[in-house]
Amino acid sequence: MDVSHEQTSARDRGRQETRRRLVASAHALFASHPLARVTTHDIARGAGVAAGTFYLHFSDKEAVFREIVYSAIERLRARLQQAMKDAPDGEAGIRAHAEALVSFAEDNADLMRIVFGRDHGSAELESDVLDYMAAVGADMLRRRIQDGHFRGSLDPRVAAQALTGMFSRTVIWWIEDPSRCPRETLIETLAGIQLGGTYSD
Amino acid sequence: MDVSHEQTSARDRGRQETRRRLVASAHALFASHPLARVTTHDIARGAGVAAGTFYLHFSDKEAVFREIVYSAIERLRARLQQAMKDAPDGEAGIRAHAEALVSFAEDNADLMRIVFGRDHGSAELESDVLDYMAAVGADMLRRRIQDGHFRGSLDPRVAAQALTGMFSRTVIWWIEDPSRCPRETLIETLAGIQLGGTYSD
Amino acid sequence: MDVSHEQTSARDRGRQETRRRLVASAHALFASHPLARVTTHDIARGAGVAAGTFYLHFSDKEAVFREIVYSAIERLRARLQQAMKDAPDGEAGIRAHAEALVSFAEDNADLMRIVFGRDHGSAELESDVLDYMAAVGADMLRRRIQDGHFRGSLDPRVAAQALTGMFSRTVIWWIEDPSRCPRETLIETLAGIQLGGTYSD
Amino acid sequence: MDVSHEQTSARDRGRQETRRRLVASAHALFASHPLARVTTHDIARGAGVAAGTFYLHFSDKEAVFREIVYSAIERLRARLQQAMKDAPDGEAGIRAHAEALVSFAEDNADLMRIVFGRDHGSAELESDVLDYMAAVGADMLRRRIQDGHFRGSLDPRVAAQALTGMFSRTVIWWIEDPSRCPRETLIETLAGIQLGGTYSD
DNA sequence: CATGAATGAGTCTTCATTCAT
DNA sequence: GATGAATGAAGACTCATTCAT
Repeated sequence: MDVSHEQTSARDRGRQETRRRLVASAHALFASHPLARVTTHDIARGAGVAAGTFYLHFSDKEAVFREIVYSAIERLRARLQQAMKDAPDGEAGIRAHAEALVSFAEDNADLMRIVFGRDHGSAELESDVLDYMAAVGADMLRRRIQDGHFRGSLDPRVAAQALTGMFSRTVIWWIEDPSRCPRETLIETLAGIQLGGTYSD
Repeated sequence: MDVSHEQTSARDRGRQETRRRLVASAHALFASHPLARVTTHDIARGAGVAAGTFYLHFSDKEAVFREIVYSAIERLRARLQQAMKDAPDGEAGIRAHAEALVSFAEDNADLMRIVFGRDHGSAELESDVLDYMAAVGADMLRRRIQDGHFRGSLDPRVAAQALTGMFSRTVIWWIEDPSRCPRETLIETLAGIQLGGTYSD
Repeated sequence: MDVSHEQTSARDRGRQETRRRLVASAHALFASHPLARVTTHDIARGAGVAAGTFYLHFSDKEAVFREIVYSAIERLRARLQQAMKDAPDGEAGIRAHAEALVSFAEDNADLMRIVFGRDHGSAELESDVLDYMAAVGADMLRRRIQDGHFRGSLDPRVAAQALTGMFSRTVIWWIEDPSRCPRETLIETLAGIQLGGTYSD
Repeated sequence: MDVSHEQTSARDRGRQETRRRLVASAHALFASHPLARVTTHDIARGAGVAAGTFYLHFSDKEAVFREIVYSAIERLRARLQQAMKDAPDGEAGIRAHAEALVSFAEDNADLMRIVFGRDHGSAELESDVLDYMAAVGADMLRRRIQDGHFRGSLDPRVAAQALTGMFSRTVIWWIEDPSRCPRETLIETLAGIQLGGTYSD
């Protein structure tokens, strides 16, 4: 019966719970409001805690924001890589990648809006996020280069940026109103552009 | 200092001139600071007018911002359409389009940062701008569909979004540091993706 | 009939009046409360203006404080120097100096509390004020050294600090409750210590 | 980190030891920061205890401060009186007093800054401290009056204030940077002023 | 038309203090 | 006794906007 241990655990559990509630509250708010329009008081209120409590868990507004964004892109990255790894060949990998992206977006619509939506209000974070995503894209391309599946006439760094922009914009547009097109159409078009471009003779 | 001098100057300047100066001042400020960090006082000071004068010409901060953004995308749209119209055939049109985009970006780096950079701080505007650009992209695709140069397996609305994202992200990335790659490489890759995708067997 | 000139003047007069009221309000508050206990809102309210108006005239709380303190010690310094200059000889100068100090304190009790009272809340300012006062004291001593009226066995810099501390503390004590002793007693003792110390064989 | 370890340590330490550590921590912090800039959390952290523990030992921040200050001036008072008591005659007593003051200041530079420095942030305490010091000074003068060594033309209460101000200011100035003058010069000047003032015909 | 002083709501952030464990 | 998470009042400072001149 280590009472002090029990106490600490219980307290720690409480602390983590509070933190979790703050993140959840921030998550909900950021999904529908730009960073600048969300106040730390709003976040605290949404979590059912006092204003000052926010600062026991985060140094400032951007800190929660960063946490949400980084955890989201990390999960997305993992999902995309897994999808490609599991694919039998390159072409299937591209389709699997597009499929995973759309699935993730469906399951995490709010997060997609937060991560890829504009209005972050934080230029540095913005840069970091897109650089990271481009790096993920570059990963994909590197793999194809190894397999001889990357079109040699293209510059891989530019292509990585291009694909990043293409994915993020398309997903944001679709998430806004999924009735805009069937998910299969979205996937097929994203994969199709990679496989053959948009032009035909 | 000499307030009456300023007054007289501003008065002499004329209404349109004052407005022009306000836009120019805002333009300069937005190029390097997110909307939220630019104050109406800053804009007025940069234009050499009093704080209140701003409100004689614009209803609020977003109004100038909108004006700058819309005029920029309108000029960009015109340039892109002209480039395509002048091209002898579809493939040349795609290259000309990419070339015009990059040229415009080079000539209007500040504007590109304002229009396509994140951190706008205005979600509605953001949406509008990208929708408009996508519409421009759709234009291009429609033309190709007419000419039988659009790959039938793709959805044109999705493709328009994809190209919009691809163009804006790539250009922003390159403008940030044009030494990242030669402009020809940029153009060739943007055109190449449209012409054949990124994948090769 | 230069209307714009009239306008500007009127406005300027208003601005200066507002500033004056802010200083007066701050003066009154600082006289009875330490810097830390006075808020910019208090100052603004006391001046009958809105909270934000304070910042149109001062960069922060310390700025008004500094202004009050510096203007006070400057006036005191001038008064002390004048008194000494007018005195026929050194000994009379010392008495005149003490007399001027006490007179000034009587006329500006609040200021004395603000300037020499503790609790400034601003270490740098504190240092500056006392250094300045010590410099004024050093001035007095330098004059005496020239006249051969400074006791050679003493270090002038130390003596300047000693006199500064002696004057400020004594005056603060007396101002707190002038009935503690007749003003003549105060003057006579301050002068007496300088003229012959406190010890007698 | 290991909270239960901390808990146990603090528990083992015993109440008095915890209190001692809190005082020591506060002492160190007050030496270099004004009262307002030191938080109870800082003090607790410095003592290696939890924030709430502070309130088990002191009613508030000023309480520790008071304790430190009063214990310091009590020790100083004892030292000064001892020095004077041990002196063979009045003049030697004055020198011994000055010597003891400077020695104490050297050995307790932090305390001197805390006790005599400004920026206490506590007006009442401030007054108390100086009144007490003046009372100590009055003690010294009373002794001299008994011995017939006090200059009759001076008011002893005023002189006590004057000496208090002189000592505290001079010592603070010197402690700030002891290279400003040799300790002997400091002692000699402090004693010299008491023995013969600053003026010579 | 232009001016620019004034407004005051809105936010962030700090920190003394409490109290359940 | 000790812990430390939570509280919430308080205060500094900003800035879009108004309006008398």
